[in-house]
Amino acid sequence: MSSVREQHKIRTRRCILDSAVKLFSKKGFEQTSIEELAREAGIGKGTIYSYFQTKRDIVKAFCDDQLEYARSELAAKSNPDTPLIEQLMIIFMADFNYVTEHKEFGRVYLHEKVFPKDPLAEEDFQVQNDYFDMLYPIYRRAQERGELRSELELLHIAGHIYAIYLLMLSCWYTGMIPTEQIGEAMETMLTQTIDGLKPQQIR
Amino acid sequence: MSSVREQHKIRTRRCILDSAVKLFSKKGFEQTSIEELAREAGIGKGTIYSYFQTKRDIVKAFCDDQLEYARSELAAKSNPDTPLIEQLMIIFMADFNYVTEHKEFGRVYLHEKVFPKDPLAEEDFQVQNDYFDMLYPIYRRAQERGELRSELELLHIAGHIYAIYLLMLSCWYTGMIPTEQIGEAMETMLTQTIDGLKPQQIR
DNA sequence: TAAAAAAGACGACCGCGGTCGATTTTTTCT
DNA sequence: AGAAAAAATCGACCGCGGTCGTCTTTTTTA
Repeated sequence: MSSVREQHKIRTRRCILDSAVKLFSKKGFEQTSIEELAREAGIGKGTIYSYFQTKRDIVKAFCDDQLEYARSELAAKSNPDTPLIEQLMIIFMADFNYVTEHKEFGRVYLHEKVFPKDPLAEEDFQVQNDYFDMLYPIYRRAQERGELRSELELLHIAGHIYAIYLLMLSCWYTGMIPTEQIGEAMETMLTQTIDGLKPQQIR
Repeated sequence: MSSVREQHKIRTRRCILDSAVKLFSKKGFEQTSIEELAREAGIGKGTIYSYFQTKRDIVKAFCDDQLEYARSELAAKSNPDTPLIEQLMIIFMADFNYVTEHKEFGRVYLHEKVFPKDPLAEEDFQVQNDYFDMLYPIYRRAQERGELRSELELLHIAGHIYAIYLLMLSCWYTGMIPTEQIGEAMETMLTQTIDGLKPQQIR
């Protein structure tokens, strides 16, 4: 078993990602050159391209990792029996806080994932599916509790709520809503959304 | 009055945009170099940069123009008293058809407008505001007809529906929903949305 | 209408993302 | 252990987006 090599590769990969986080956060994605990144990581420029296919892929790898980690964290601490709005606020605000702390990463990632140049590959869908897999049980439980109409398809519920989340991100990136007000706006919009998806009743 | 100069500048600008439409559509945005574009337009490379600040700005200028045109077209032919879902489908499917015909333009434009690198400038907001100004009366009428709850703020209604439209665009760009099915999906999601925003009643 | 001033057009040049073949390092084979 | 094979590293190189000083064209001035 080629352990020396494997270990070394893993260390180098981590080192590239760490350097990327440092530099992209400090100077911005476009303003950081690959050569600079290579220098920071203490390797040659070409080497980076044997770990990542493009500059954007560095961001993608980092975000996919983080997203997976965040998912597991949330799955652990979430309580599926609290009101839906509370659960969603915890999940989406966690995501959002992550984005505000890594604005450049989030932006490049969103470009790549939301409006990609080419249709997403199988592997990219997997990340998205995993995300939805986490949310589906939450929505199903909410249906069972009568918080959401049970005749609605989970896919449509998930899509609808995801759309609102995307909108909030966009409002933040465009500067339409400042950071401090995002929580409030998110709650308003999510409440309005859930309200529209719940079973009808006399008010 | 410097008419010769002015006329010439207008002609050149048009020529650049026409060449851009031709080449970006044929070969893609990234795959078309500025030099190539300059050659097609019959001018020097540097000249392009006295008309547009960046390559992306060429796309932005084209799309802003088109959007304004599309808006005026729709305003003329839309009937504010037909059911809301019908009006929205006409508006959003017109937009969507435009995007499918100019995929590259739409993609770059969306990157720029939805998740921009820097907060949008005053001028960019204007385009967005104009768009909303077109929609507000439609929603207000729908409220008056009792199709939407009258206690909801127009901004929230507009945002909510816009979010769904963005989602549909994303689903198309990611390849999650093929072109032929977008109409159906859009109608499903918009119906679900409007349904949630209408006054409560016994079913 | 000729000279001065202003505006525009231009392409050599710069730094960057990404490629590729040469070189070094590690593993496998005998 | 030594040779052959495989894998990883590297930086010179390429084409591109974007800049800038120079040259050309148009407008203004007298």
